[in-house]
Amino acid sequence: MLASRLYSPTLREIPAEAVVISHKYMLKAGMIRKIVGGIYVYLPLAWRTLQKIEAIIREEINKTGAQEIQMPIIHPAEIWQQTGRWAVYGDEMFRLQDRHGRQYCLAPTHEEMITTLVHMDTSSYKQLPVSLYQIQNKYRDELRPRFGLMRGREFIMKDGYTFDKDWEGLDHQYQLMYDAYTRIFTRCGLHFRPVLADSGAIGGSTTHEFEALADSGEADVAYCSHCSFAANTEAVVPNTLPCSIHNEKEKELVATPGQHTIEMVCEYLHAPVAQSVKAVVYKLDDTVVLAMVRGDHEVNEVRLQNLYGAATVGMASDEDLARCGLTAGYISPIGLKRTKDFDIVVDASVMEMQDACCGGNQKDMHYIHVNPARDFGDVRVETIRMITADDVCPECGAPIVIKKGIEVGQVFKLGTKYSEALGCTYLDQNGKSQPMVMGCYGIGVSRTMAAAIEQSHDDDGIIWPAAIAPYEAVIVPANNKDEAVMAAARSLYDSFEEKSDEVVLDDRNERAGIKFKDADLIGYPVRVTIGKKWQESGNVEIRIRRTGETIEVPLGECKDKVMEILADLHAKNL
RNA sequence: CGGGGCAUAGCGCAGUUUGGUAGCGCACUUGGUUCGGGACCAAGGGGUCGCAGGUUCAAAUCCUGCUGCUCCGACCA
Repeated sequence: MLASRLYSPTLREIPAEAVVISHKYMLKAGMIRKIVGGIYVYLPLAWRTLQKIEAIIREEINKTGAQEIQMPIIHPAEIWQQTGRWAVYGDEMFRLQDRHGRQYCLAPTHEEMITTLVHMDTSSYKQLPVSLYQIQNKYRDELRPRFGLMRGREFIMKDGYTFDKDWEGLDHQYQLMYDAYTRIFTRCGLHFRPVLADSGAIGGSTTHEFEALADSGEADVAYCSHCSFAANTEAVVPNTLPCSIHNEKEKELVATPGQHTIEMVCEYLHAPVAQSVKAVVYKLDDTVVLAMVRGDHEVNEVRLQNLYGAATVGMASDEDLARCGLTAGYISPIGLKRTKDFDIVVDASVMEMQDACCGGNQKDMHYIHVNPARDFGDVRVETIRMITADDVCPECGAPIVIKKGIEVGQVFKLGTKYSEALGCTYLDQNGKSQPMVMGCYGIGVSRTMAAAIEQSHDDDGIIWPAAIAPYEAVIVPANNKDEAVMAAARSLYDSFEEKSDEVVLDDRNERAGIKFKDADLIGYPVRVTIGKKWQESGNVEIRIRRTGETIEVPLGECKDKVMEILADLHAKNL
């Protein structure tokens, strides 16, 4: 490719709207342009990278036995109504009508469509498993599109679905996909962790998210400093917080006038926050739920929602509190009774505590010397808190580290939720009708590109992993007016034959400085400069973008050296 | 949905307080000099000042109402 023909309008100044680095550099390097909020054009450089990511995905997913298809983006409302998600998806779904007034949506995901499809042509256990996937645009009318490609309203996704006759089959497919995803993100040069996640309101059981670790991520990832354990902080893990305190005193009601926040109470009682129990009152559909966690912990609302199978989660109103006899600021389970529309759920770590303080269930009073296991009475005990940096690894006991992650993929055991709703059944060996057991597997392709930039850049621009760089090398003649330099650059460019589609010749009639700046910004892994050094010594300069290392070689050896460097970068997934 | 901010040339911005011929830098075009880390000189092209009303002799500027964008938060396979 000749740089003079490359449609990548680079900018000197970054549009003010961009805040994260991937967005800034993709705009500046002429990779993307915004049309409206959350909707972008992919220009040639971005499109090449996306196609490289897709090629890696296809190669690895095909190895699992899955086959690629292409489903419609416009879906009829009926199939979404059958699963109830026409209503559940709400404003996040782009909806439209045809000229007859029939309702459609732009697909945010394809469970309904694929299940309808497989139902058409699959009826026997002999045909299972079925594993299909596609790569296409998805549409979600996000409340707040932001961060460029990281959260758009139109984005590229690879979505795959498996159908098995039983859970054992699903477990096998799931593992195949998990392994394939691990290979895909490794090959894309990402630093990532597969993390245990909460299955969310969608139903199903096991799920892992693939999180690219980056400060600009929106998810909190907790992972072990020693072993491979990693989880979304919303995931449910066994309680590992030990209690070193032993208390034999009976609980005692003490006056705490005006002390209605955890911090105030602990200060007043000279107790550490971790020795207090915090009450948070939620309204889950029609049930008021009193959630108790340690004073320094946070309630995991996703977990709470799943525990109660609730469609909505909100804080309880003042009326709700009054009706259930709760005094805001002084709440504890002591003396309260669970009813059909009022429940008490206590985090497992709270039940381990001894000599704690908690609300007195009357204004200006708190209990001290409380042993929840002894004093709380009839309560539901569950893990309902977020994982914290104080936790230790549930598998090896080493300290937990919490970092931000960008969710680039997710694998999910769906079960029979969609197959049952849409009648996607098969006949088993006994001629009995059974719902198929489904799994779904997604990769945010455009987000993966953005994540790669978030993880790999410097002040000058993008540092692409070689496997997904738009082009792998650029040849820069330092002076276009010098015919000998230009001829040498052209002959080097022509020598790349089998790699010719991966090399750019910067033949633009620009000064060397501009070419260097653009090369760093666009992030070609390797740059070759032919200029005065070559004229003086016959050597050209090879520079490796990632390390800044420069090597001088005779022009005749340059191509082989570049190929060697690229092969090395590819081999190391750099 | 709550709370801020913004809307003037492709990009970045000034001008709005105090109404009076629409500006600057970059980018773009032409000519010349320069040529290994975003050069310089000269001459150019490009804007119904987000939209719709209103006030006024006169509105980018004042008033009203919209719309869009954006940031923080809430939300989120």
